[in-house]
Amino acid sequence: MSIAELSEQEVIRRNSLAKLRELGIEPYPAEEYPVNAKASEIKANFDPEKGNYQEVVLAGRIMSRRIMGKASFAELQDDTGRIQMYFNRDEICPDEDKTLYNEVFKKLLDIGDIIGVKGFAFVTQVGEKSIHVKEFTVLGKSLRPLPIVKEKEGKTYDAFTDPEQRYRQRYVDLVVNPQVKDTFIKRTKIINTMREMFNERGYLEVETPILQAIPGGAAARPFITHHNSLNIPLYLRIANELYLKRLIVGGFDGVYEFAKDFRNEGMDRTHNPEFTAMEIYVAYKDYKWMMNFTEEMVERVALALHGKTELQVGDKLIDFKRPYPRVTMREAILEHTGYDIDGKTEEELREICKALDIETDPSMGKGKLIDELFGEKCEHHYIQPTFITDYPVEMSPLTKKHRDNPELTERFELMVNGKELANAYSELNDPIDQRERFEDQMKLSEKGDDEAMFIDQDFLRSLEYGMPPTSGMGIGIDRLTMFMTNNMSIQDVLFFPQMKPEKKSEADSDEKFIEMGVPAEWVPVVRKIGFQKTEALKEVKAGKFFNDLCGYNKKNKLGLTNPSMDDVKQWLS
RNA sequence: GACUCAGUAGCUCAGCUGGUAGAGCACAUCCCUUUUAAGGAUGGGGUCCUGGGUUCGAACCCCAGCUGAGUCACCA
Repeated sequence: MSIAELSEQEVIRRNSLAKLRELGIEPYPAEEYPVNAKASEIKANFDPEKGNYQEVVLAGRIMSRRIMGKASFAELQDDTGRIQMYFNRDEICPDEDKTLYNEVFKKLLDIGDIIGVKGFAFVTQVGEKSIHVKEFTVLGKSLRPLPIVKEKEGKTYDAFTDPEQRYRQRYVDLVVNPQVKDTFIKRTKIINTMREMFNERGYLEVETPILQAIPGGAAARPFITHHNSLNIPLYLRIANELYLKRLIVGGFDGVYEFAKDFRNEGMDRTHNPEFTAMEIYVAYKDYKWMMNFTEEMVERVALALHGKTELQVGDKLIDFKRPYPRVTMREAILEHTGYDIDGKTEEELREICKALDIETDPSMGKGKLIDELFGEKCEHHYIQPTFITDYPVEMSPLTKKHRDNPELTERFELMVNGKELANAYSELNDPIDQRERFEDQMKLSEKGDDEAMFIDQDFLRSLEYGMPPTSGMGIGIDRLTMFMTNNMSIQDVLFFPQMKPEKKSEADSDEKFIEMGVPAEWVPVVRKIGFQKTEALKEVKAGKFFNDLCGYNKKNKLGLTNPSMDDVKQWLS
């Protein structure tokens, strides 16, 4: 990287780095730095009466500085928060040589640098708990300026808000936006709470294949890849359901997995191509049991995070206190449209859709039509957590038929804020029925549904050995986190959401430009007017290039002697 | 994929009807020993997203593109 591409502030920091080394200070030391206290801990527990925290060692990033002659204040941010530090020249430098304070601290350190400090806790006259620094160590020099966010009385100034930069450079987002860090701490706490609950009950956390020869367990377009030595296509899993059920066949009575799944579909506020689902399967249970289990889990997560069940989600107040209402799909449609779908034929359902202004197409079967009715007219009404139960059989090829009605299945979805949060069944364990359902999916696929499920023969074989009655549930961890942390976009609950690749402009070295005849003093100008590669110069018109060069020289008062038109032609030839 | 909005200094953003590009923070030099989104003085910093067009003249108007955000559609 040549100096010409660096901003002024980056050049200054690189110079500071060199000066530190000249002074014999290693800006990236190797040794361990043994910390014995954290910022938030001291702020919470320091008591001048008790005189505790009188020999503390902290480490973190400098986030602000206020230099006032012989004394200075700075804020240190560690992984628990920020604490103010007080530096006094004559304490940092007890001898005649004041370099460490005047040069190193005041000039060579910058906001963003990582340092370690030793000192004692005290309270300033203004009443802020601070660290009186006796000694500091440079632990990591920062060469890029951080965005500076300031805050007073809850008001934030100059916030770092550009979504693109926040997502692409999440590390910066995390450093300067503390609430972002909090979201991700909560995300982990959600997962830990669930894991705790499952383990208490003796369920086994397992891992199943991400690379699958047959992408099963859901209806979605997969990502495809290729295994070289087997010379076969492999798919990134869209779900792990069929593998977890194989484990139930194998004799585990409770298995669960927090699984990264991958779907090759659109991206928006609630969809990322890779996302996390938790699936759990428990033998000898049915979907009614699973509803109880699910609401207990969700309530427990809310309590673990917030100590209460009522949470603000966008402009809604949502109460996760159990029990949640159970509403069958038929009741839901009846309530919100006035139509009773019970016993209706495909034609009649199509008529109902037409009457309600819902678009249909001929490939839609009964199940799909009912699903549309629900999706269009009902779903968004369920703001408070609600179980919608008893889905049509066509939409649920892995679900056991309803004990009272063979057109329905024993399935529920948990709706929150008008969105699906969890999905669960009494699992279909009749291998003959399962085979027929897969065959129906094949027919759908022939009708043009490119997301109908593949037939997984090995999965069918496993069912033929016998699977106990089982209930399974899947829940979107990203969406759950969105609800629990009041974030409206999935990008805010993923550390590194999928983005379009950043355009990276490669640059040729100065030498390559000089080789083709450009005088060294003109190379930075050539770069500034937009040519980073010598290749690109071959295509430019000499006249325009000449004008741009001289124009830039004049505009920026560089005082270079303009080349002649012939010179420029020579460079380009 | 359609539509709407946005892109100006490291960050947040002004920039009128087209006429020499601005502020705050950050940065640099200086003053100040308990300050606190510190203050004061001085200074440096810009491919106004890119490429065309209109014009004597474009950050601004027109066209095309790139990137992002939002809404919708598709998709669970």
